[in-house]
Amino acid sequence: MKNPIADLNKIFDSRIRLGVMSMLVVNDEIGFNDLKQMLELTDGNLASHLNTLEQAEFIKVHKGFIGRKTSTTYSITALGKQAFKAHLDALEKMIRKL
Amino acid sequence: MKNPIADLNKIFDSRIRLGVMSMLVVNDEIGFNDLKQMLELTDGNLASHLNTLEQAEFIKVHKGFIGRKTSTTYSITALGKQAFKAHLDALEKMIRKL
DNA sequence: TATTTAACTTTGAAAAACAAAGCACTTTCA
DNA sequence: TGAAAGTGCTTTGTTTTTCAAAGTTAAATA
Repeated sequence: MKNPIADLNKIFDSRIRLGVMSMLVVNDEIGFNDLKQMLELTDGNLASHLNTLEQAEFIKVHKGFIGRKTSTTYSITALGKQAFKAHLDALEKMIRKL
Repeated sequence: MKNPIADLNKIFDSRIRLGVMSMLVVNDEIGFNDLKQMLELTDGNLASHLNTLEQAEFIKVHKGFIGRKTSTTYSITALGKQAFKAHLDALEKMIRKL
């Protein structure tokens, strides 16, 4: 038999990064503050997890404006979509013995 | 909208504990060494994760013998089954927007 | 008797998570 | 106009978690 956890992506071990990705899969763009409120995080904590996802090139940042107010939004990349899907597949394979 | 990660169980954030549980859901009993080999872990690492699961009363230990050789096996408890299912449900709810 | 195996525990180091504070900039409010 | 508040971070430092390695006890085997 094969190691059932070997195909899980380390980056998605974190519930927060998992949450961010799951939100970005269904929303084209989400703002920093929306993420912060949805996931109930402090600025610093969210920012560092977003940074991890960005380093991995799983998400992309868009710095723009709403009117004249700065607004930072995030979206998922093709690579991110793929990696997330692979992770979910691995998860499913692991537990679909149920 | 509701925080999508709030219902995930902290104990199952760990891929190792997730792996142990997923194996114990389908196998009535698994030995220490089998788990160790399947998940490719060192003794100490596995033992400490098993300990966490035991503290939570999600698994039960059985110390027995095979012939005269000691043999420790683990099985899932009713509480563990329930908690694991709840976690999977939360995961599914989170990602089944896909 | 010496070595090996099983199943740990202990120790200590490295990594990760996190909150809080600070910061630069802008906008809104009194 | 000046003060307060919001946005999106970065920095700092603490706490938590993870993990490997080594030590341990007891039994089995060579």
